[in-house]
Amino acid sequence: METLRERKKQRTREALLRAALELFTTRGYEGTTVDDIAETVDVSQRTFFRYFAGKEEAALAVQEMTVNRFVESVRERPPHEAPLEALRQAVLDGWDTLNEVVESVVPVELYLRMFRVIESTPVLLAAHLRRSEEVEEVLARVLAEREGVDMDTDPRPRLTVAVFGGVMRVTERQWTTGEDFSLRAMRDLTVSHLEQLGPALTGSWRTDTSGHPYTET
Amino acid sequence: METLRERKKQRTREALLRAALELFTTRGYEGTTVDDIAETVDVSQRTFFRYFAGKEEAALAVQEMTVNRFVESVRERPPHEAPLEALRQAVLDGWDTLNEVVESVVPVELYLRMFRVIESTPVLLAAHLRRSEEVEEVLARVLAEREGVDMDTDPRPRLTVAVFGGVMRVTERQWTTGEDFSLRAMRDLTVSHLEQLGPALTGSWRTDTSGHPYTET
DNA sequence: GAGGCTAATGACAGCCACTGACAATTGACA
DNA sequence: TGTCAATTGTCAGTGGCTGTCATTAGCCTC
Repeated sequence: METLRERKKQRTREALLRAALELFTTRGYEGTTVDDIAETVDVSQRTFFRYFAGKEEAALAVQEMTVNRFVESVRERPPHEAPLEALRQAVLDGWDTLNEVVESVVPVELYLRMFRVIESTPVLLAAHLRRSEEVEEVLARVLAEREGVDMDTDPRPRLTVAVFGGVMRVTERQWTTGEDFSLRAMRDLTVSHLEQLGPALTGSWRTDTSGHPYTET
Repeated sequence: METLRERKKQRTREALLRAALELFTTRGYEGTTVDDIAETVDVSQRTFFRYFAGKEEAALAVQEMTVNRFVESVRERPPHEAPLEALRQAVLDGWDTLNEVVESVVPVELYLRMFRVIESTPVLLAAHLRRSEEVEEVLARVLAEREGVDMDTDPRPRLTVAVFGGVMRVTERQWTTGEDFSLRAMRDLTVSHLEQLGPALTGSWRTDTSGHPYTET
C-alpha cells in the first residue's frame, strides 16, 4: 500500500467491510441490501461487487482471515506432535491470538457479533460449512505431509481432520448459542470437547466414564 | 392421493422434480433456470415455486427422502447397540435399500448423477452440508434418548454424531470423485472408513497399523 | 507541470431467483 | 348444476449479480 491509489482502495474495502458487518449485525443479513451497504460508504453498488464477490464474501471475510491464520498455524507446528495434537494446539493458539489478527481490520466485538449472525443465518451457515470443508482438504494435505503418508491411498489424514472439524463445529454451535459468549469460554469449550472425544466414541455411555451420570433423572 | 385433484398435484410435482434433475444433470445446476424447468413441464414459473421453495429444494428433494429414511432407521435400531454401531448399521441399511426408496420417485441412475452434481456445485454442496448439520442435531437427540443421557449437559451425543457425520462426508466425497461410482463401492467405502476411524485417531501414523506403509516413496 | 496512460468508478441495461397480489380456471361436492 | 374452494397464470416488483461503456482520477514520463 504505497501509492495513494492503493491506500484509497484499502480504505474503501475496509469501509465497505465495516459497514457491511455493522448492518448485518443490526438489521440482520437478509435485512440488509447491497445497496444499503454501498450507500453507507457512498459508492455505487457496482463498486461493492468489485471488492467482494458477493454479499456472502463480505459477511465471511473476517472469518476467512482467522481460518487462514489457523491453517498457517498448523503448518508451523513442531513435527513431533501427533496430528490431533497439532490441530488442537493450533486452534487454541488461534483463539488466544484472535485479538491481534482481527482488531487490525474490525473491532473484535463486531467480529463476535458477526459470528452469531453467521451461525443463525441459514445461507451464511451453509457457506461457512462449505468453506470449512475446503479448509479440511488443505489440512489433510498438511497432516499427510507431516506424517509422510499418501493421501490418495490412506484415508486417515482426511478422517482425522473431518473428526476434528466435527468437534469444532459442535463447539462453535454450543458457543454461539450459549450464555457465556467470551473467547475464554470458547477456549474452555474446545479443550473440554476434545477431551470428551475419546469417551464419546468408546462404546456405550451407560457405563459412566465422564462424570455425567445418566441417573440424574 | 384419492381425488383427481390430488393425483394431478402429485403428477405435477413429480414431473417438475424429474425435469429439474434431468436438466441439472445435463446442463448443470447453474446452467438451468427455473423457467427452463417450468417450461419443460409446461407450467408457469410461479407454479414451480408453489411446489418447491426454490431451485435448491428441488435439487435436494430426493436426498431429503433418503436422509429422512436414515433417521428413521436409526430410531428403529435395537437399543442394545452402541451409538456408533447403530449409526453404522442404519447407514449401511440405507445404502442397501436405496433402490426401493428412490426408484418410486425417480430412476436411481438419475439420483446418482444428481449426487455428483450436488457434490460439485458449491451452492448445492453448501446447502447439503447445512442440512446435514440439522440432521445431526436430530440424531444426537435420538442417541441421547437411547442412552438415557441429557444432551444439554453431556456433549457426547453431539460429538459422536458429528464424528460420524465427518466420516460420512469424507466417504461421500471420495465416492463421488472416485472411479467406482456404484452403490456397492459406497457400502465398502463406508465400512472401510469407519474401520479406519480408530487407527486414524490414535496418535502418530508413523507406526504403521493400517497396511499403508509410509515408506512407499 | 502538461499530457498521455491506466486503473477505479459510476451509470445503465439486463438476467435470474423469488414474492405478493389478483384474476381466471378447474375440480369437488352438495 | 351451481356454488365453493383449490390450483394456476399473469403481472409487477425486489434484490443479487454481471457486462458494457463512458467518465474520473491517480500515475508516470518528458
